[in-house]
Amino acid sequence: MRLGSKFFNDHAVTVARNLLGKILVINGENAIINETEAYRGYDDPASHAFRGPTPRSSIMFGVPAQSYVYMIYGMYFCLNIICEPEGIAAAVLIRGILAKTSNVLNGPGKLCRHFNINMSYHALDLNTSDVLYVENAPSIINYNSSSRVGISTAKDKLWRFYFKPE
DNA sequence: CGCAAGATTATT
DNA sequence: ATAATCTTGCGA
Repeated sequence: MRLGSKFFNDHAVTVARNLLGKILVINGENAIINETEAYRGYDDPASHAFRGPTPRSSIMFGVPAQSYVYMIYGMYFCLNIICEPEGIAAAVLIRGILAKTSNVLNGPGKLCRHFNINMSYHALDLNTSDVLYVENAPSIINYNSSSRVGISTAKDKLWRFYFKPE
């Protein structure tokens, strides 16, 4: 079963946790999501949407279950999924996956390089897109949380979630 | 309009 | 620890 607006119309932190173990499908290739981070709006200084809607961040205020792709450091793309109702800025960054065909892809830049994700994957509707969506799967109970990666503020927020290595 | 900083990664 | 590399968004 495909996960759509109902699944993503929830608190970003909740969605980030729930996404662990779910199946990310890109161009027919399946991968298990094993690392995510939540980003929100005015209460989250590390978020692109912290200072309100801008040309880049406005999609975070849009309807849930859309993809949000952006380029970072001039060389890497990051894949996010919009959460929470329209008007509330929130998204989940897909940081790591277990690709069945290849190996482990830990890190949003590596992930996007593997799937050849570019700006044409931006603002897709996961309810209806054929190239990018998420399939339901059993939720992961054994996870850890920690501070997010690559940010300089809001390090007190433990909004990064990943499989507990055991 | 110019400039510093950035949700990263590979290399030294 | 730092370069690679370019878009974004703030300040002027």
